[in-house]
Amino acid sequence: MKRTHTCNVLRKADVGTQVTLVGWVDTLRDHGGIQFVDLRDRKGVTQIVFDPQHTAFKEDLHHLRHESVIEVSGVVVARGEAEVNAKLPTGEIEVTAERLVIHNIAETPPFPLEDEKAEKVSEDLRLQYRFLDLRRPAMYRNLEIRSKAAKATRDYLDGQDFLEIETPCLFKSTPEGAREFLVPSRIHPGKFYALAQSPQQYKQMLMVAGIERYYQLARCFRDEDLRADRQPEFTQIDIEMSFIDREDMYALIEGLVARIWKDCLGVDIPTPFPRMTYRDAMDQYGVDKPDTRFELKIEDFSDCFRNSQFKVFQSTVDSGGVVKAFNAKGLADATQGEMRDLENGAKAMGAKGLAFIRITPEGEWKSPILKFFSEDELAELKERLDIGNGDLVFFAAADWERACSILGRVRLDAGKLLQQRGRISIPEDQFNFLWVIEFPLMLFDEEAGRYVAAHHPFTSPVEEDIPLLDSDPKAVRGQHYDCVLNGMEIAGGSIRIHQPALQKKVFEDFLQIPKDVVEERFGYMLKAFRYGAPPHGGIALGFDRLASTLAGRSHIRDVIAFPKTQRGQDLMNDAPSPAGPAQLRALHIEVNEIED
RNA sequence: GGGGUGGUAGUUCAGUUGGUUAGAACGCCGGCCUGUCACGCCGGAGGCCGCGGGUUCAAGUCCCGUCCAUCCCGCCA
Repeated sequence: MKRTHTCNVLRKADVGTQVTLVGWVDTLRDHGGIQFVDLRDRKGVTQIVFDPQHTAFKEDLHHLRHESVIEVSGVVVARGEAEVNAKLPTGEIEVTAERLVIHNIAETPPFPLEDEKAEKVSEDLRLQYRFLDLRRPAMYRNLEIRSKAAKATRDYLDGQDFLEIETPCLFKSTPEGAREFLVPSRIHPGKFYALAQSPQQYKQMLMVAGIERYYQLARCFRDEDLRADRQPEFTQIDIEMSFIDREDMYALIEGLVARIWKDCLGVDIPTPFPRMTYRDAMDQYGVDKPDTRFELKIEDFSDCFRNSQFKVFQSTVDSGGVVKAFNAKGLADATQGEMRDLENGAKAMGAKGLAFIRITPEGEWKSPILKFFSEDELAELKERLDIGNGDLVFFAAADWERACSILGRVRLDAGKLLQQRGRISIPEDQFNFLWVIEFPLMLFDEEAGRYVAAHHPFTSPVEEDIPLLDSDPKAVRGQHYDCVLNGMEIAGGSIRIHQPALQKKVFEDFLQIPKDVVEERFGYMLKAFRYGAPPHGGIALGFDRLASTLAGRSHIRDVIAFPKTQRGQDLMNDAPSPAGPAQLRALHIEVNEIED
């Protein structure tokens, strides 16, 4: 070993010890005679003193630059009382250098590596020089907490008698669902693998295989547009169990999450988690992943406006829609710009405009639509929304789902504005886990003119709803569950179908996939289910999102060592890149040059 | 595919109603300095104002297009 200690272990008790440290030159303070180097490794920083009596260093040190890699041997000495640096854990000692080896002289980094400055540097530069970006202590901590979370996961699931099993990334193309990355086969001209969107079908086969308890930290691939919390390849904690019902799954995941939070943050998460139906989540919070750290709940006023003089509201209710409202308490001082942003948010969710009533601090109600409301309607609004001076009330009138989504979005945006004003608090270190349950099994897709699986086609219907399958498919609830944390979906899963007849019916009758296509894509699953399939269910947790939450980061790029940009590029190595003619020939692929 | 924000020195930013030679801080280079730890002091270099058009006597600034990054909608069974 080149070193005897890391840079964050030496203390006063070590004074007099002969040590060798290695690391990067964090800072260099040259006083002409005496010189100081803060030597940094992944654990911390130790001050090295180059005393002028060792004149041999003079020339070497002249070449030394920030971020160079050096090895120093010397003796640990106590600092004088005035020289103690209380900001450093190693601040009471320093190492007097007796020997210096320069392993690598660094060029000047293209951006500052001090955490607080680097946080502001444009991300494309940081991604281009990811090897420098990751050198920063803050980035190291992000990767460290991710590693801890992975270990906590394995420890917990191992303790629950699970088997960790790897499944193939090279899978078969299944056009239902997310867009896939295709991988050409060299051996089979014109045929392709697809990178697995998730190990879903494999893990169900493992259940038929009698594994009973499977998990995997699975890499998944989806060729969809990116977001702050979405990368083309990402990691799931993928779990599947046999002979369980939903309650077993809730208990398992609550235990897993509690273990991860305990091991990574030392925080105790209370269990069991509250549960909320999909219907209630949409009605009250306007999303299927509610952030319950603040209230501003949405209320339904359809009945109130059913016979209203305000035609916009009245006709919406008349044609089967709803009128909903919520009170952004204390936001009457929203600026014109903020109101415009709120309205744009609403429009993004399909609103035509955003109706509101502003109540001045003096108690005067102001709104372009106020004149259309009757006394009774105003009274009901005032009472049910607890309207007071300085409040701001928003309305949405549309079909149920859209009206909920519009106000759900406005609620989140208004929440942020109120937080900025210090009128509500949405603490980062408060962890509101909950289960969202009783999702519809199927949704009618207007565009496709058929039903589509709300979750995926393997989700089992709620038993007592099975009779409704033929009469009222929309009303059938799936045995699907989402685990939500502070407005983020962190896990989703379901109890699966394990009877071949029911699975076939879902494919053919509801999803209207042609018989031959079902056979081609899912034939092996239906076959497997005929050979003794146990009842089973599973779940997948978005591991990157978990890690980013644990690390207190708002996007998952910071907990992924080498993430891709929003356009799917790796700026460090320029992937994706063109393939050469020989390579393409071997894969039986011809590339059409696309003009314009 | 659509919308928002941003792109000026190595980095982070400023840049007035369009008007002399485009600035600051940090970093970098040279010099001085024996107790600093955001060391200090003196001096210096460094710019395709993302790119391409256009308007204008004159464009970092206005217009059009485009590229890149990022956030959101669509999409993510």
